Amino acid sequence: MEKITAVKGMQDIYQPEVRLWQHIESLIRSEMNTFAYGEIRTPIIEKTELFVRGVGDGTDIVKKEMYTFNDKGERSVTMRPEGTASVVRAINEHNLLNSGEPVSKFYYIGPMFRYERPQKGRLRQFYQFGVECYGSESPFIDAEVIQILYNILSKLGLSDICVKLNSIGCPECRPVFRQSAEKYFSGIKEKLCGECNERISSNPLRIYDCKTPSCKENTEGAPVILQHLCPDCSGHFEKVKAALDSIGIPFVVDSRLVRGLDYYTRTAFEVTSKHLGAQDALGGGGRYDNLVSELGGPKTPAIGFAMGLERVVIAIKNQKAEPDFAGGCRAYVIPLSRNESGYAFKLLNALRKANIPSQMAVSEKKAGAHFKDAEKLGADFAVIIGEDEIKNGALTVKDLKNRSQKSVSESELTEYIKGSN
RNA sequence: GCGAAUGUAGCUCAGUGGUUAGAGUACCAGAUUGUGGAUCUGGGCGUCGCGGGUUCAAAUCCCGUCAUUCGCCCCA
Repeated sequence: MEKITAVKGMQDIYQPEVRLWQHIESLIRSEMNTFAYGEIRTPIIEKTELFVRGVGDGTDIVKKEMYTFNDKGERSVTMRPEGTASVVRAINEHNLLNSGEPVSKFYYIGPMFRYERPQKGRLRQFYQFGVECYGSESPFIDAEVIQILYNILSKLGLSDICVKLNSIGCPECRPVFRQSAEKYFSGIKEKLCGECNERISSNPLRIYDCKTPSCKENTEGAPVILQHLCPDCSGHFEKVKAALDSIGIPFVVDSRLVRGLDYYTRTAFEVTSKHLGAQDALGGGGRYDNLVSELGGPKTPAIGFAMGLERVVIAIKNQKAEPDFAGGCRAYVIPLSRNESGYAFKLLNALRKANIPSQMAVSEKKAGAHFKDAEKLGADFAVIIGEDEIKNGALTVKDLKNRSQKSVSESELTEYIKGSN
């Protein structure tokens, strides 16, 4: 029989790596608890229209990367390529912004889907942790959101990270800047790569982000958006920087940073790692003050980011920042023959009742082989039950780390194991 | 969507036209009949990714295909 394999670009996550994932997720949840954000869980499939309107029909995501299909009712649905659009849909649908909270704060962790060519750190099903904050344009909120991303990555042991910060203006000042950028790039178009030539009219801001060396060089004299912000945006940006400084979050201003999704306004940021390959962004986000209203809700300022979990995993591994995880099994119960297995099973039950992670040997082999198994499981103790133990009414408990052995009565067993290191 | 590399034992890989395809490691058994990190001995390794072609002969050469990887693009 031919083996059935996973769909291209989709991965299984299992032991031992899944422990690292659990560690990351629990750290995220505890951090979000500290910042008083609530989780939101939205469906993985949404109406296609949500992403076309929310993410923007000019983006690559919508143009060529979505998993879109018709369901049995001939409705066009799409597996979510990102999280923000769904959250905005949910808060509009359930009027969550009317809950009375001064600022509505959410986070999510879950799989996203984009039909792309897979490579390291880029899969077709990938996991994102995202933060969404609605109802305030305070620069302190911008700083708070960036701080969350920075804190989590730092606490995960990622030291070589870089926070890049920019402001891309608002509907007042960006079109003006866009015009002057367009004008400038038109003037030097023969020096730009083919793609950038197409971008001149379609999306001139992306030219700043082009990685072609010649484009980087030749656009050095291009107008800088930070110098063309309107007074409101400029003041806002200054306050964001000051707020970050005040809590000691390091960042660099990168005036070339442009985000790929259409909905961003003002603050844009990205965190990169030196420990990744070409896909070096661990997370990125920004402000989207017009998205809620564009999706039919009340005019509501908002900001958020998304972090790619597999990239975080890769970075942690490459940086050898993996914490030591305790073994999954604390006690291994070994009945030395079939005669003791029934008793051992009951003893196993008692250990588990006492919340001691434990397993028992279920195959018949020599005692030596059982101890090997115990070692492989990473168990701290072996509980041996043989003829002698039954006869004496006491169990033999061996500390597998220091190889010492002790006779312990059944009633003392759980306390003995709990009381040991 | 474009370019390139790789695909052989569970894992890491060697083998580039010639018997029955190898090593390390891991695994299993024994030396050790109730005691695990060492050592020794023995054991099974496989649709050589898949399909086709060239050849007396293909893991090896050619074509196709699938998968992975690295870039481009894009992004998390």
